[in-house]
Amino acid sequence: MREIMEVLKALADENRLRTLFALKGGELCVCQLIALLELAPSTVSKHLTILRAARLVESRKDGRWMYYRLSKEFRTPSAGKLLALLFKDMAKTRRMVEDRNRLKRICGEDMAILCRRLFCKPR
Amino acid sequence: MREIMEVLKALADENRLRTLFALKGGELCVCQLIALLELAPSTVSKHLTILRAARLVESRKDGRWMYYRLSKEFRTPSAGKLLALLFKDMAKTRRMVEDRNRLKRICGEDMAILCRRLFCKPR
DNA sequence: CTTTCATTTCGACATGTGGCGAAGTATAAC
DNA sequence: GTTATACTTCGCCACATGTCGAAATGAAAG
Repeated sequence: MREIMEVLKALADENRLRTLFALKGGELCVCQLIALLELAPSTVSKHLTILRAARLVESRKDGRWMYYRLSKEFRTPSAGKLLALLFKDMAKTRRMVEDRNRLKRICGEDMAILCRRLFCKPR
Repeated sequence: MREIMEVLKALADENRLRTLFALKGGELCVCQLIALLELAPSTVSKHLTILRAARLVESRKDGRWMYYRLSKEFRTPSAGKLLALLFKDMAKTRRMVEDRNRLKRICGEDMAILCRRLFCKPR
């Protein structure tokens, strides 16, 4: 029950759902997620910690960059199917359509330049 | 997105999940849910309000008693399947096994007597 | 029509959660 | 090694949420 609740609580936040939906297309660097969500780096990091604790995402470090992706092995038997169902509902929403477009632009950018913009410009 | 989040937030509480799981077996009176959850009547009522707002449950009034049941028409396309998946995971947990046993005893009792016990005895 | 009873609403409180900026960490670049 | 970079952790704050008891509601019993 503990684990089921941990997954559900992780899913019960819009920005974390957006994150998962974005990762559906493949792994992303933290800075790309920061750009997508338009939240403070520390906030995004916290969300990712929660998602990882629930075993919904996994991470991989590559030099200075940290990449996150959807888990292969979900903690609860149904977590994967749960996500698939949610994604189907979400795909239709304005918000996710907009996110997908924004993400496409973000992924087109050079990551070093993206980071420069993110960390120099005040929010 | 609003509606998806409403459903997920409704699911992200253990006592509301227990409530839904209990209703899987058929409609229940509020007093039976109070006995099951061992929470204050006002607390249970609030949980039920949240579940109904998310369209996960429906209610029916019969005299002095109020009955709740799982919705037939869920608000989001996947809400029903989502619940089915969760129930499958939950069924294995200690907590739900215990709840099911307790509920069986509670449903065996006369409701008027059950209410007397609930509202006279201090919590 | 007053009282009783089952439930809901209200008001208050403690705890949880999401957000930020500042400080810390670990790696790369110089 | 020193500096810059890309996060993460920490400390704090505002607001949301779960809980309760008291008061309100509405139907039934007397």
